[in-house]
Amino acid sequence: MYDRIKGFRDFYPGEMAARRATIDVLEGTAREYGFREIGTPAVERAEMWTDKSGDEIVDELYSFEDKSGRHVTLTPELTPTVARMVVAKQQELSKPIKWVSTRPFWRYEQVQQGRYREFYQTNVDIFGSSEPEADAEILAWAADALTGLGLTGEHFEFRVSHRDILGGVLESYDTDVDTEAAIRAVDKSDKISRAEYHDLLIEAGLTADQAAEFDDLIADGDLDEVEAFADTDRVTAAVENLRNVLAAAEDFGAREYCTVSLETARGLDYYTGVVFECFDSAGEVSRSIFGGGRYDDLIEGFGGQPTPAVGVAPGHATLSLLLQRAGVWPDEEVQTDYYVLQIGDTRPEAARIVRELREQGHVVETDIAGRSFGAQLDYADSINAETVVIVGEQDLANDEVTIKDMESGDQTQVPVDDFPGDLERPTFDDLA
RNA sequence: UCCGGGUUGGGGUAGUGGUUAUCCUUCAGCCUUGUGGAGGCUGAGACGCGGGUUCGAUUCUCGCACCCGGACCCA
Repeated sequence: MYDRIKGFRDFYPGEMAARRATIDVLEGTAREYGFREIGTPAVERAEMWTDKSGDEIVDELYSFEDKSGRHVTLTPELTPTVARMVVAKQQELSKPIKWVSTRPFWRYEQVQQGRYREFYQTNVDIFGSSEPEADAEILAWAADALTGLGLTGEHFEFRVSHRDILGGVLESYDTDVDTEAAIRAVDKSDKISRAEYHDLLIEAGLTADQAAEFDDLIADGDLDEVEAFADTDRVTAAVENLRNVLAAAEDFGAREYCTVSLETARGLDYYTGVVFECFDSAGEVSRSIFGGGRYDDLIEGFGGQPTPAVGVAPGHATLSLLLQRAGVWPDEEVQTDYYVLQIGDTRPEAARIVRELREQGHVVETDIAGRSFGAQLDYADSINAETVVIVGEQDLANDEVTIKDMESGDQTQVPVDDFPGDLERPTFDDLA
C-alpha cells in the first residue's frame, strides 16, 4: 500500500458527486451572469510569486526546476495568471472582461480543517469596470451561488468594508500612527481581549483615549459616524463608494446578505477598494469561508494599462464545511434506470436491449460478473435500479422478456420484439 | 515550526503482560443460476514502525512515522 500524499485528497464516487454538484451550481450561476470560462496552466514561472513576495514564499510553493532549468511552480492562486492573460490581450478583449474558472491550486501549507495542500477554487473576476455595479455584481453572484447551493441568510453573511476606511481614519489622527500595525491590531481584535487590543493600538501610536474611541467607531460600523469623525477626502470617497456598492447590491438582491464590518481588514495586500469576507452566521466555521474585493492596481503591476478589477474566489473546502453544517451538502443517491438481468446464455438479446436503452439516454447496467439470478437482483437493488428487465431462457422461449418494477416488485411479460419498442422510457406501469 | 489528542481487519469498536484478540458493519460466496430488500451459514481481513524492560509486549516505556484538531501563516 502506498500512502496518499499529505494534504491531497481522494474523491470516491459519493464525494465526487457532491463536489461535481457544488461546482455545477457555482459555474452555472456564473454562466447566468455571462461570465465565460477560462482554462489556465497548472505550472507557472515561480518568479510570478517570488518577484512580488520575496524568496521566502518558495517555502509555501510546490516549486521546482524543470528540465530546461526554468524555475517553475504549481500555481498557488489564479490572480497572477489572469492578470498575465489580461495584460497579454489587453487591446483585443472587450470590456468588461468577465471570467470564471474552477480548478485546483497547490500550496505547501500546514493541513488543517478546511485547508489542504491541493484545493479547489472557483474564481470569478471582472476587469475593466470601476463602477460600483461591478463590485455589486460580484456580491450578487456570490449570494446567488450560495443560495443556489441551498444556503439562506441564516447560514452566511458577507462582511463588507472598504480598504480606505480603516487606513483613512488612522491617517486622520494628528499623531504619528503606524497604520499597518494598527490594522494588524484590528485584524486580531476578534481573538484577543479588549485590553490587549487597546494596548496594541497604543503601541501603534494612538493615545489611550484615541484607542477607545477608534475601537468604538470601527466596531459600530456606522458610516455616518465614520464620515463625521474623519472628514478627509480619502475617507469621504471610500464611504461614498461603499454606499454606492451597497445600493447597487440592494437592487441586485444581495444587500440582505451584507453587513458593514469595518474590522474586515485582513486579506490580500493587493486589494484597493471594497473588500468582503463570507462568514458562517452560526459561527461554527470560525475561519472566513472566502473573501473577495477590488484590486484596481494589480493589472498595472503586471505591466498592463491601468485596469480596474474586482473578484472573488470561494474555496470549495471551507464551502463544503459550511454546506455540511447547514445540512445542505448534496448527498449522492445512485440512480439506475434499468438493470437487464440475464439467465442462461441470453447475452445477444440482453445486449441488444441494453444498447437500445442506452441509445435513448438511459442509465443501464447488465451482468458482467457471471452472477446468479438472486445475486443479480441483489445488485440491481444496490444500484437503485428502477426497472429490471429479465432476459431469461424461459422468457425467450416464449419470445418474451419480463419487466419488473423494483419498488413494488410487480412484473409483467412483454414480447421481446416490442421492447423497448417506441416508448421513450418503458416501465412496468406503461406495459402492464 | 510549535501546542494538544490519537493510531487494533476496508469502516466503527471491545479487550488483555501469557492458549485461537471481541462485537457490529463491509466485502465475497453459499443456502437459492427464475425472484431483491429479511434471515442463516461459510470465508476474507487488524494490534502503525523501531528500540528498551521482560521468560514472554498489541498491552508498560522511549523514539519515530502517520492521522485529527489548533496556533502561526493565509500572497
